[in-house]
Amino acid sequence: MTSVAETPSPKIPLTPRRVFQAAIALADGRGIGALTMRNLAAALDVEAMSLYHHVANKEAMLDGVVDEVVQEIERELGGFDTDATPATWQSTLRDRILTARRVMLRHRWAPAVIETRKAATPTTLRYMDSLLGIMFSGGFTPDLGHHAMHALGSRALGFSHELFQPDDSGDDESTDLMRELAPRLPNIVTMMTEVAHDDPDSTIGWCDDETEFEFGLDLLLDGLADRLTSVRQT
Amino acid sequence: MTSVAETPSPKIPLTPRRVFQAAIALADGRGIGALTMRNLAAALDVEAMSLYHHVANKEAMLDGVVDEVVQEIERELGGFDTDATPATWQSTLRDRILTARRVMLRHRWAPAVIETRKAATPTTLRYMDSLLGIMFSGGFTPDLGHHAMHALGSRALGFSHELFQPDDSGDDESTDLMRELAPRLPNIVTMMTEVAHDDPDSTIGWCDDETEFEFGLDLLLDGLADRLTSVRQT
DNA sequence: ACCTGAACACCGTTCAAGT
DNA sequence: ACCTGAACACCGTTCAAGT
Repeated sequence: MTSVAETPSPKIPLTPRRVFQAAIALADGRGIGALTMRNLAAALDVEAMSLYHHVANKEAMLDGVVDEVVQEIERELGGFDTDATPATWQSTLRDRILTARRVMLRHRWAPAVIETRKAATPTTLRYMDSLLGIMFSGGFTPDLGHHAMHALGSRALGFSHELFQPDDSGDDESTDLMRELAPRLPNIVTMMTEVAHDDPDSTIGWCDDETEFEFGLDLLLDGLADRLTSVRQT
Repeated sequence: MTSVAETPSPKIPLTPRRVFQAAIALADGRGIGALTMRNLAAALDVEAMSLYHHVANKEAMLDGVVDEVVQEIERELGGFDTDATPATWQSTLRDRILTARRVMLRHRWAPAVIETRKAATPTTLRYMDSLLGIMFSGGFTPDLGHHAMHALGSRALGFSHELFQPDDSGDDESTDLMRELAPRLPNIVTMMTEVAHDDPDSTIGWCDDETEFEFGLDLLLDGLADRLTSVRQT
């Protein structure tokens, strides 16, 4: 009975990090809706109430989960240090944000969770500090860097909230509703027909997320480069 | 007993719109957390289950609430029609979005609710159609209009998600945490000290939301104007 | 057609008790 | 110190019954 062949899980002591990582695995696998304290405990082979010895409550658990995801960005980048120069700040910033986006695409529930957080987590703050550092090495004033962080908003972490949700269901009533509304939406209809025509692979309601994200990001980065020139000439 | 002096509410029949408007009043007054089906029913002097005769479920109720808020934008604008021209598209778009923002400031819970919606509501679609119309009258191609709508994202409705939440509590542990993290956040510290210095009214963590929103909006609109010129020259 | 009461299947969380 | 079982105060929602 003292055999080595037991399930190893009950032996490993619970820690906050193990809780966060199990939560990420649970959300990845079964969706954010399945991330309840009870399900999370079950995934860790433990009773729900045991979790409260390691995290204060569900909100604190979600904060930890977000921090863990941003740590994944940090690992992907090989750390937050850079050697950006006045010549390379824009591409460095761009690459960094697109890397963050790649991590978010692995955890598609993460943006929604981040949007519900009240304060930035420690690693998120260090990530933001690194973005500011890149801007400063590009010659940004503190004031312009401040504006830039606000202007980027959640895009700095690799996502942005779309009003236009690409209705990938495509089926049933949503299409019916759209057809009913279409007569009052002449410009959207024009846009969709033209965009669909330009890109034969596209379906109604379908958009290339990557292209759109990069378009918006470059709009902001080019704009910041322009403001930077104005500041320098003053 | 057939006196006229009774509470009038029970006489008025319940309708979807009355439900939505009561929900908005509830969220305005007691916060979005208090917007439960039970509380909403109580506010309408009715049992919780009566609501289900007028809205399919809570999600449908929230969709209705969002649509009602966007209708408030429409009223504020005196309708969605415009007479924008190639010369005025940018300022027309800007004014329209800042009007939307003013409505959002009256219902500060609304952005968070909108972020949880799966599809745009009918009035939101008509609002977006009107923005596209302004762009087209400014000479946008359907393709550029499409990119522009994605690039604006939720900013089109007057809000954007900030990573930097201005920690207006100012008190207790959050300040302690910040002080502990500060040594690893040299650029944020530099930024905050400088920005605080420039603006004597500012406190650590405080930002002028209006200024920041307009900065980001103008960055995008100027960028779009630039792309528009490129498209024309092709 | 519209409203109701009781009940169901969940939540997050507290508490007193175990080891 | 860490984990547990039972319970509490909520949720959204179903159902059968009322008028």
